[in-house]
Amino acid sequence: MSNSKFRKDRTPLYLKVAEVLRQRILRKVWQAGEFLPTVNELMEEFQVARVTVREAVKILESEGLVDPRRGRGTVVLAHKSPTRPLHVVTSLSELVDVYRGDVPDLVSLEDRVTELPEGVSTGTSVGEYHMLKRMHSRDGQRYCVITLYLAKAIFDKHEQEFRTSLALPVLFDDPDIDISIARQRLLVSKCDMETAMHLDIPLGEPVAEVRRILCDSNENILYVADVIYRGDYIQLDMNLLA
Amino acid sequence: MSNSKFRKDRTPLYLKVAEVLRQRILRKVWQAGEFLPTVNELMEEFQVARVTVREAVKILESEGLVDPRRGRGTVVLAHKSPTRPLHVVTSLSELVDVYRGDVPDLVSLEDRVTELPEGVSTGTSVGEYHMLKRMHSRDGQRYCVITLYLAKAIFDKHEQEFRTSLALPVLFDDPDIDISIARQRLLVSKCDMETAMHLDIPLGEPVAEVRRILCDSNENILYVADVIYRGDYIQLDMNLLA
DNA sequence: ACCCAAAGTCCTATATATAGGACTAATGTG
DNA sequence: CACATTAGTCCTATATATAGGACTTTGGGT
Repeated sequence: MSNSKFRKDRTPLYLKVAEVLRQRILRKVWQAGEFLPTVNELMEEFQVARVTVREAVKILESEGLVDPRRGRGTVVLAHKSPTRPLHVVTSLSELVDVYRGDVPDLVSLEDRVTELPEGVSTGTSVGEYHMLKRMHSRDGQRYCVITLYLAKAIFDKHEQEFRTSLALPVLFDDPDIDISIARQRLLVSKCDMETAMHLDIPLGEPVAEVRRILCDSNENILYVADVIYRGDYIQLDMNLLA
Repeated sequence: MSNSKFRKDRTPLYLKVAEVLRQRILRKVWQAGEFLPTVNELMEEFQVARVTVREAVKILESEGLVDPRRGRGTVVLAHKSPTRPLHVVTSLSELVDVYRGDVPDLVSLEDRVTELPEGVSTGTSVGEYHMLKRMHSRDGQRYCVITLYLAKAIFDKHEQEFRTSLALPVLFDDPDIDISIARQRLLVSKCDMETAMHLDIPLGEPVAEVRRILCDSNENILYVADVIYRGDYIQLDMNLLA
């Protein structure tokens, strides 16, 4: 393996060695109880100094992934397999069902009247929207930051519910609300500074940016949601023959 | 803005300042021709030293995003808006159409007979598969690494075509091939070392890992594709009412 | 007990990251 | 031209990253 690229950017080498080893551990290249290659072998593989390898191993140790044992080697510890508990679904009724079964903790970040954000490419603005920005978590794990824009008339009608629970089931259960257009877009990107702080993840970490737009039969925009999910918390399963 | 989190991990500060500023520029917080905050203002905002800010600006300059002018300030340059030219679609016929219209450059990385990889959770293995691993690029831009597993009998039937063009149209056009199950999963993750080198992107960069599985009516697995796309090259649009 | 393997420690050394501060050079504007 | 603003340069200083090498300590196995 040529390591010329490995050395090219300015991220410290020990952070990169740690990342490579972490991915291998999480992908089960080594089972719990097995030993990492020795420090000398890793020095050879990555073409780095002993201190660089040891610094990387120290990071993995602090994450509970390995236990270095003098005279023996560095043993891989059992760790929780990464699960991606949240399924991003691809139909509105499924989405509402998922949301019904989801009772995350909500922390309000912002709550005010505003206009739609730029770049909403489907439908027609009704002018004023109520914006709710919140962070969701489950079992103490923060997993997304969501910014909702609800047409003001709709928000006013169910104000209390929108404030205390997830928006989509509320919307879906209102018989006066007719949804004719429902689109969703997913982008893969790097976490921005503000969201990183809310989610307690590093700047630049992989996230999924999801935008959802719901319109009525006159193409009036009723609801826009901009959600930033931790990339490692979600998966997206699709039936290509549906 | 509290910067306690900003300082917390061991990535060099100037790399992080550069990332924050880069995102702002790409998200059009400043238009081309506008000025970044002064060095003093950035020092204040991020609570870092002058040299740290200047190092960050130097990186952005090397990327052609800014032009620092002594006595004036640092002007934001026009830059190509990020486009995400590749749409990951959610139906098989669309997928085949996209692939028909796509004539990327293919670089063969691996080409051999093997078994299916672990973790294929749909369908039944037919035993032997021909594995083709390739890198795709367009206009000199590498955008994905794909690992195909084709049932050996099918591969042998269209060996030449599979070697020189995209697999799905070939598969779809064979009247003897009956596809009854077609599933796709998308995960957001960090780029691994090997793929990073193929795609010429940094280790840990956001990527989309896509697995596609096609089975016949007996649930025999005909085709598995593991694709790793650069996160910034793709988007996924869904009609939630389809 | 002895031997071997492997992590841990220590040493010297250079390069890079970060800081605070002062001074210089370049660019507009009035 | 004078003045104000802003990036660029230089200085001193500390902290961190990286390197190569040698020696010590620890844990198993025989």
